[in-house]
Amino acid sequence: MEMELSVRSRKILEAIVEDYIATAEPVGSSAVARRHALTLSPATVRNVMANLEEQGLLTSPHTSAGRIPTEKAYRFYVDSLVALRQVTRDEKRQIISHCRQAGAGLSGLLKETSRTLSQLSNYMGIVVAPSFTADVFRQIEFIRIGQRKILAILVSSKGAVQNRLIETVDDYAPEDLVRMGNYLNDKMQGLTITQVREQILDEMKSEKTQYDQLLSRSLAVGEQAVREEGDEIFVEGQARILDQPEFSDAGRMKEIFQAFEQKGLLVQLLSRCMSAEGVQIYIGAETSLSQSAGISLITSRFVTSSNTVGMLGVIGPTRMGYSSVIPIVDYTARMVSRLLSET
Amino acid sequence: MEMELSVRSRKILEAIVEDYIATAEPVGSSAVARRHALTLSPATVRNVMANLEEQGLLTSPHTSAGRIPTEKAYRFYVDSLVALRQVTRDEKRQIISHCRQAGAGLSGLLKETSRTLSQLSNYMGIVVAPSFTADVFRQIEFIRIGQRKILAILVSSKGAVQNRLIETVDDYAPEDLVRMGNYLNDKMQGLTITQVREQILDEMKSEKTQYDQLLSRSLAVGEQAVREEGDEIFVEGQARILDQPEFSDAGRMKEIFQAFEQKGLLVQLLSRCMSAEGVQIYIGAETSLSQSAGISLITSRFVTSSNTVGMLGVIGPTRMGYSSVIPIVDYTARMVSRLLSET
DNA sequence: AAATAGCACTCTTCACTGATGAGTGCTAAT
DNA sequence: ATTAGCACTCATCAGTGAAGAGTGCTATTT
Repeated sequence: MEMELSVRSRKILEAIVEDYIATAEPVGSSAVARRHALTLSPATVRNVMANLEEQGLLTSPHTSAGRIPTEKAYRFYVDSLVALRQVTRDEKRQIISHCRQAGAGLSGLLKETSRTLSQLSNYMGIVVAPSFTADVFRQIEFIRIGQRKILAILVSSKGAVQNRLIETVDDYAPEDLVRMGNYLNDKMQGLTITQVREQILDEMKSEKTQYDQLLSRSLAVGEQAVREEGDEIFVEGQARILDQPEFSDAGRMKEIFQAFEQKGLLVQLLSRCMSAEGVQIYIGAETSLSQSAGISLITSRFVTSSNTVGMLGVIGPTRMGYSSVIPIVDYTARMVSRLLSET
Repeated sequence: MEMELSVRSRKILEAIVEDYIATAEPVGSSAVARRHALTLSPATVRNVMANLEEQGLLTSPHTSAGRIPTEKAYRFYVDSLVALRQVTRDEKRQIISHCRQAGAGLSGLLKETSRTLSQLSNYMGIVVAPSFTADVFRQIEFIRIGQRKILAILVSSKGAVQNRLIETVDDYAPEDLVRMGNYLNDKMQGLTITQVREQILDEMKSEKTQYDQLLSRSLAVGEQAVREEGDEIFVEGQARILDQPEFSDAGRMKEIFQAFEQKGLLVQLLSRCMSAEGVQIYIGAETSLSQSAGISLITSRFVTSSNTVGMLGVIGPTRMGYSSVIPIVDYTARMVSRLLSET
């Protein structure tokens, strides 16, 4: 995208975007002229604004209103204009103290993190847990719950726990289950959970397995226990979206909430960004969320010592305080990464 | 509450409540007269309505509008007027099939149930998991996650799993942890989790424990693992609240969502109702939720084979379809109870 | 040639108006 | 006891006109 803008145009665009972010109201030429000691008359600003509109960076809701940045403008703004704020000492303190106070293992930490993100940004905080399957296998345990019902508990080396109810064809005695567990625990030590799964599938095919009943059963049940499953996701602060004036309309609000209710959508959205490092920003249509609604997403990934990655970030209106939210997301991702690596 | 109402008054009140539930608009005298072949003139109805208003059962938003039922009227309606609908075959089918398809143990079932409730009622579904602590202890497992960090996994006989991260003073070797686990598993077989906790606390005080280091350590760690914790709660269909015309105002909507965001409030509300059997109904202020907002709650409790109880129900506007929601909640609670008892 | 002042023009917002109609409460007639 | 009739109240709606914000164009200044 070629953007041949004079320094002056850029300054004016920046002023408009920031004004609009601050006030949520169309920005007029005189407001821009007054601001930022530009020493330009409203008339001049008007000319420039007309240009910017031609380039698709601004629109006006109607003739006699000011102008509003388009998504393209936000994109340009975050790419080349925004002056990122420093994370304040107080914000750092909050992030850290929240991390520390979280109990209940990995889930607790992530939930608390998403709450922190929401509080600091005043938008919606979101965290996708690192995919379990890339974690190193630590232990598996089978417990008989009822007739032909087994509870499988799978623990990763990071302390993430997953439990799954398995219905089996035969009924197993508790002793069988212990032996099955021991077998798998011995055999799979040190592998990642994905590898465990692969190995199990491999062995199930192998010939000698066919004749060892205990073995083949262990594998069959184990396979079910390590089967891939949807990622865990933590969303906090949905109500804050309602603070935004652009969503005060009931219709749009509903649209947004319905979109968020299937968390599946969010997961999908976020996992697309897993590969890239650093803070990523999706503006409006780029999120491919909820067709029309002007929603933006700022995320960064975090890593664990076992090299699994998760995503965290903030969802808000396109008209979002990018200059402060971006650093917050960045810093939080770093802190979480550090915490999860120090094991 | 003395309610000396003539048959005719009751019929008219019923008509008004049902009309208002259906339309969400103030009901006028002629609308009532037309309805239900009452063969009464609007004028007569007006007289009756004036009476009902004096008794605090109706109000009018302004002189020239129809009348609206008060909370007192809803109360009276559900207590003595409402004609409960049968649960339709189709609804039953939905409830049952949802229950069956749920995977992932207890949590899965309850989550699915809350979704079903929301779908069938078109309001918000809510389920509070049976308190873990009244369940029978089945097994405990300690796993070393890092330096002085232990993951405790606690399984109840119903297959509910709770895991907790414990930070200890000393560092334990894996073998120690296994032995500690075995000790507790032996000792506490057959007790409920509450009893386990009591027993641990007891033993910690006893003299001979003081001299057995392994023992005292097992107890100390075990105690942390079985410590009481907040109940699990499942809420689904929040977006449906937005369908209700009375919440189309952005302010009220926000109020409600904020109230719901601290799930703690909901849990507190629901656990108050645990003791009573059958369907319970809380109307408006009776919910003590969110000061002003006209919200009602219909719940019933369900029981498991181990006699622990949970709550499930529906939250909606006071202007709720009581006649159909009450039977749905009732039926769902019975079904869930049955499913959880057949182990 | 770039910047600006001036001005006509557009379009929203707001307050006010009067007409409409739904619904009531009272009184008098059935 | 019921109801018809009627005056009255009040929200809602469409229309009006003034105010104000902001624009685009043009002529002027620098």
